[in-house]
Amino acid sequence: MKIVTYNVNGIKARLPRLLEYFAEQQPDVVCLQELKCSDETFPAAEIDAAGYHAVWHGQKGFNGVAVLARGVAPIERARGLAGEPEDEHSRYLECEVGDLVVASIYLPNGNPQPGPKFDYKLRWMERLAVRARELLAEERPVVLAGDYNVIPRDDDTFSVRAMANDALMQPESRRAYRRLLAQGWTDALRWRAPTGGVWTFWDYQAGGWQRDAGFRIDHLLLSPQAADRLADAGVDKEYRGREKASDHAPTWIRLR
DNA sequence: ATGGCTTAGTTCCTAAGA
Repeated sequence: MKIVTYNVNGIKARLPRLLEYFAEQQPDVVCLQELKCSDETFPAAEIDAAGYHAVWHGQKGFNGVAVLARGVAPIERARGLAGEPEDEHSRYLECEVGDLVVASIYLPNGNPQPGPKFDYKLRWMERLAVRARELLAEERPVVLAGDYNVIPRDDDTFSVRAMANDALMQPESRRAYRRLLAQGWTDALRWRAPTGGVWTFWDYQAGGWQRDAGFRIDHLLLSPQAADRLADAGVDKEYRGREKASDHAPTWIRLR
């Protein structure tokens, strides 16, 4: 089965591209980020007509995550992370899909850093780590898929120098990501390609796509029980080059 | 040192993204 994470950067603007992707790739499970729509305006009817059932956690203007499945309805387990009741950002949605637990994650960007947005990012990563540990304790196949807004290593960016002061690759961001992995999660793309540049994002600005100036920030983290079933992983890079593309490309795994 | 693009809402500018 193919499980995809895709930051669509506005589901309304991206809907034709998304439906095209469904028709061509027929993914089984899809985690979306940056819906940028309210719960009321999520295009459920169009997605349903394409054969997908969805659970979504929207927010007007920005953020927003969803879990979609082909021919089966995801069952919601949690929306939002514990630990900060005043946090109203729609960034976490956890569902049951068949025998899998799947979470769609939109981790805060954290720029500019230092500052309150960066502090929020680090707190959010701590809260995610708490939830991730609980999930591991269930000892079942779990996939934490999303836009983590973390460049984990120097070979995950086209230019260390260009990104040196960015929140995405500060030592604190990387340390929090490493701590998460150290709980026992497998970074599926790194498992498939242990070294070298694999990008999932290319900036709209300064000809990022044309120059192949990208970085790897969309990740699928697998519990040991899911990693046992990992068959392949990759990026559907071609979709970044199409008309009206998102600045992220669909990033995927195949599980046996 | 800054902006470059793109999306969406407060819409003919601003905020946010990364």
